[in-house]
Amino acid sequence: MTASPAPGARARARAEITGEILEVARRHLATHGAAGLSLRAVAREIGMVSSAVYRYFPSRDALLTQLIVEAYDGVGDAAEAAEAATQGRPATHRIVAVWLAVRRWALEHPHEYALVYGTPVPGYAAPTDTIAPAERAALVMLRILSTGVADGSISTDDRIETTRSVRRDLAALRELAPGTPDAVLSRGLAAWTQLFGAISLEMFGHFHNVIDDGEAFFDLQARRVADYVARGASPAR
Amino acid sequence: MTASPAPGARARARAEITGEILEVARRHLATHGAAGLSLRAVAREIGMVSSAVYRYFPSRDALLTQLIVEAYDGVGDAAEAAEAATQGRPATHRIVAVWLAVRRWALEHPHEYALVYGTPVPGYAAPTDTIAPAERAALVMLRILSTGVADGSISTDDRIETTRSVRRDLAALRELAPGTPDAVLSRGLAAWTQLFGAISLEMFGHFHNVIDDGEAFFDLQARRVADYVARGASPAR
DNA sequence: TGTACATCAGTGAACGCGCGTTCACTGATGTAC
DNA sequence: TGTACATCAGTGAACGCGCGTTCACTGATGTAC
Repeated sequence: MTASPAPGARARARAEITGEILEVARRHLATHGAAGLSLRAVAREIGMVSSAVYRYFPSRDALLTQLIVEAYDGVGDAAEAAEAATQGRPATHRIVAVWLAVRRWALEHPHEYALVYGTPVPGYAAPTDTIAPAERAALVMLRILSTGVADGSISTDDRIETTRSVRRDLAALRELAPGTPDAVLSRGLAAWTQLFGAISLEMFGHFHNVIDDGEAFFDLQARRVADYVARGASPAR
Repeated sequence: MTASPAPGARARARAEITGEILEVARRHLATHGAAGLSLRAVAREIGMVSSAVYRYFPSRDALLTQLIVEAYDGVGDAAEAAEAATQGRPATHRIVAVWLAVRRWALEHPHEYALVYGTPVPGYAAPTDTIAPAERAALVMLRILSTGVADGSISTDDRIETTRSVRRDLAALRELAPGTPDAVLSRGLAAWTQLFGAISLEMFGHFHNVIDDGEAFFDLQARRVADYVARGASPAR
């Protein structure tokens, strides 16, 4: 007595196979990089004929887009988890937590990291679907700045001198981080750029024979940058 | 009266064609990215049959290696020129100069930047020939730290707490930057990682709709990071 | 409950493309005597 | 100065490979009456 398939059995089968394709694609990405991701190879591994994949994804780029969205969601999840776990703590602590979380995610998903923060895939134009996921991690940083200013764990003594254009850019960012002065946004962005610089240099091999203990070095840098964000540079002598 | 070719005419012809291959390869790199660099396409454009290129480069990877070395030399040249032009000036000034020089080089050579500081080319293993060129720009930074400490334009008040392993890594770096204490090396590395983070985020499109005036923003960040390297973070309240 | 039709997943062949590398060869240029 | 030989650049065909995408098709699964 084989149970007659519930309404939507086809839909469920479809979701399952879509998932399988993505899983294999993710693994191929991790093995051969983005440029080496091939619909045919994925189909072969699943035991489908290559044209069958087109029932699930309209093109190779669409599959790639899905992987990119997943990668951004991965960093976003990691950063948001660190944010949630440190609710109420001082900003320095939270910044360190986010740094470590993002780095850990990157180490665990090197090719997904490279996919989104490395060299753009040649010939691939990111559709708008990737925008929202791409912003998640950065929003975490902005929220931490905002609450840090509010609870006094970030100093607002500092002032910056810059052009009107940059002040306008920072003002737009302030929409997402209410109450955060330009100088704090500037320091936050410094920390943000340093984070991705540190991860990229490490992951792309530029610390070979320079930094042996990447873990401890990153830890040090995280604490130092968090201090800097919270307190600013020493005043000129 | 066609002049009989001087001894070495063959060698000169060889050098010339080698140069032509590299030139076309460089342009292809700039158009199609590293993954899209093809011996056949280069040969086609020069008007040679593809197998002829093998008289000049033993493999595609060898050609790629040459381009990588050239890219590193490009950044190295830019950094060293900034270093030379600011001899005797305070460290803050010099750090800003190096930052701007490296960024300018990156903007002018986006694909060469991506080639060496972006996602590693899949399947390519860097031979030892690339090590020395790769180090040139970093050595500039270390020398600036060292002379900055010597001439007093970098504060050495700061101390850092870290593991023995990191102290060992920093001690090894100090061989190249005599007299530079751990805290200064740590700040210098922070600036270094931030530099590549800032360039990569900008060049790989992560500042779209966030930073409109990349030039002015980078300028601001360069000045701020230089201050930080010279003076350290404010002491805890 | 049973039948007729529509939907849809998956097949297999094909199109047209590009790639790196090898190999036996031709013919011009250099070198040694 | 002239000749014989070695060196070397470049040719053209071939090997074996992989790719994305299209298309007419089969056959199973769902839906409407």
